[in-house]
Amino acid sequence: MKQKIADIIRTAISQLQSDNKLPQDLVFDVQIDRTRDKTHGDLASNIALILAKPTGKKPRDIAELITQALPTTDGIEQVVIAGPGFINFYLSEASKQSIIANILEAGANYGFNTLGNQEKIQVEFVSANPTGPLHVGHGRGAAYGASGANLLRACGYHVHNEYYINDAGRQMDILAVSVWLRYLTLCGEDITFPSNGYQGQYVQHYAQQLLNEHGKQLCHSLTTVMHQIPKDEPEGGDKEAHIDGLIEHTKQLLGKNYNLVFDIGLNGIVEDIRQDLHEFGVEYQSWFSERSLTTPENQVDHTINLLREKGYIAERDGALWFLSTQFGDDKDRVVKRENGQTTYFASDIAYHLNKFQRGFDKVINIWGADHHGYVARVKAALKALEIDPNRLDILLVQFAILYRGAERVPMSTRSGSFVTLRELREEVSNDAARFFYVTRKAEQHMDFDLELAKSQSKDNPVYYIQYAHARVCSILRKLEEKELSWNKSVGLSHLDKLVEVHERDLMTKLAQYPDVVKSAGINFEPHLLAHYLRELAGDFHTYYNAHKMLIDDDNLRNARICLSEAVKQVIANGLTLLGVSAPNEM
RNA sequence: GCGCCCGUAGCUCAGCUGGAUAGAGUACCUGGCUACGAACCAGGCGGUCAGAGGUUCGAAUCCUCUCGGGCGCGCCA
Repeated sequence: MKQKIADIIRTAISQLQSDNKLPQDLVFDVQIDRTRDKTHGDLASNIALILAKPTGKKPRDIAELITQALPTTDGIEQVVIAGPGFINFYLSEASKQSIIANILEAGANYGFNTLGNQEKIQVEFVSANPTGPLHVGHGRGAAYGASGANLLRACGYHVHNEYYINDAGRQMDILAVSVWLRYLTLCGEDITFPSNGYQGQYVQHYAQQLLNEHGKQLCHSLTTVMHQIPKDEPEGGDKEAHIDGLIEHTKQLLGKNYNLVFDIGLNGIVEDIRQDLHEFGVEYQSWFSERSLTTPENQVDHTINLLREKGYIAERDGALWFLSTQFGDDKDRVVKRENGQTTYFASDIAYHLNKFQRGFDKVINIWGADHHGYVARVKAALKALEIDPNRLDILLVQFAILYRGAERVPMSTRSGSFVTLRELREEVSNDAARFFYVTRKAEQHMDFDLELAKSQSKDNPVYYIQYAHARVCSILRKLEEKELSWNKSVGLSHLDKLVEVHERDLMTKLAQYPDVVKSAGINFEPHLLAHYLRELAGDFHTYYNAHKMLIDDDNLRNARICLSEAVKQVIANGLTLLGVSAPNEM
């Protein structure tokens, strides 16, 4: 309908131009908005206000001209000029009522569009380091990314979800050493755990698994292990030097068996994360290993060479630098250290190159806000590689600051003191967690009070929405009990009976759904959908309390149930996109 | 010091890319179940959109500055 109105306005304007009532050389964009206030009609255009300046005419006069020139159009009942020069359109009842048939016809596909034209988009999200279980902070990225990806699919994009596993680098070695040291304790050695090691309970679990699978064959004595290792911080030493010493020594002592230890931690944690996200309704098309960038073929070195050939690599202080300042970054970045090892950033360049080589038209990265300083250098790398940086969107999700009551809860994987996503899900349910995470836009900092989340889980708006859905289902159940029936076609042919204000409001709201999906999808803003569903459910509850459905008048009853079914369908469609269930009863 | 994000009702947050009188939830107050589900509904209270300038027909929204909060600024990942 919006499109239709925009078209007739354009027609009217060009008519006026050929009649010399408006200048020929107008550049304008016809924009049709839903009105906030229904006394302003259903749809409105500000075109007259926009044309006021270029034409030198008064907005209301232009509105008058346009209105006169508008062809009569099916579905539009009235056109009124209002306020400073808005043109308000009032839709006919039949036009509004037709939405119900559309919804029941389209069913689960209602609200989808083909805007994306099956363009290939990769969405990479969560990608937490596999050094421990996911915590509630990761949950936000998971819910946001998954819902946003669903919305893009609903907008006709071909979407590929990916998790980037940072399974290379020092952090992983620290994890391996942590597991091994716990294992040594199980072997009976009196180990003082490094202050910089991973102290979480889960590490003990993998240590036990190591013992179960390999017995004590990987044991070494305390004195052997600690031989010539720099002192830890509590003993007056340096914790970084201490842990690095331990890593090197562990690799020496274990030789090939180091990989056994490494893999037991890595695989265990990745599997745990995968399971956790799966239970949270978050699915990936691929899990991309950072290590796969170096074996069997070293794509990281290859990428550095590529940049070198283009002249964007310089050697300074024994290290190799990518000259990212040539592409707008603050400073140049090291890609290969003095010790010959490539940096995480080097892997990341190779990874992003790899993404585009896989044929994605666009790539969306969802990062925690603490990585914002990283955006410029990745985009710089793309420019250097002659990939349009606009094909990469980096969306930053602000942190969830955790509180338990008034007290702030620290979140550190290293110290092992954090609330896991799994704990949260178990306490407040998947539905409540999924919904809560996406009720705020990503840039908004989020205060997450665990006490409140638990105590108020019943007050989570998600139940309010689900309740509306369950209520409609209940109507159909009651219908059978009363030995009445719902005849869809009878209902659809008597939609003109739906004349109550609440019914019209509901139809107006239902008609907005496709726009919400479009806007939420294209802008990657699932919160828009969450808020819309809250409003729709509210309108339905209001209607339900004001009018009865199970009445004797066959035509009206069938029409009302059609309307209710349409509400149910839209709620189900919306909740599905948000990864939330739509229960028939609760 | 430099950079990114945020600041809207007591609290938690929306505000449709610049539109008409700034909205929800929650908290608090008042009403509504022998009714198709009260996990609901109706009504009330609650605002200097952090502050000050600017842009224009029109600003919570865009620009500048100030204040306040969060987060970054490694040859870590």
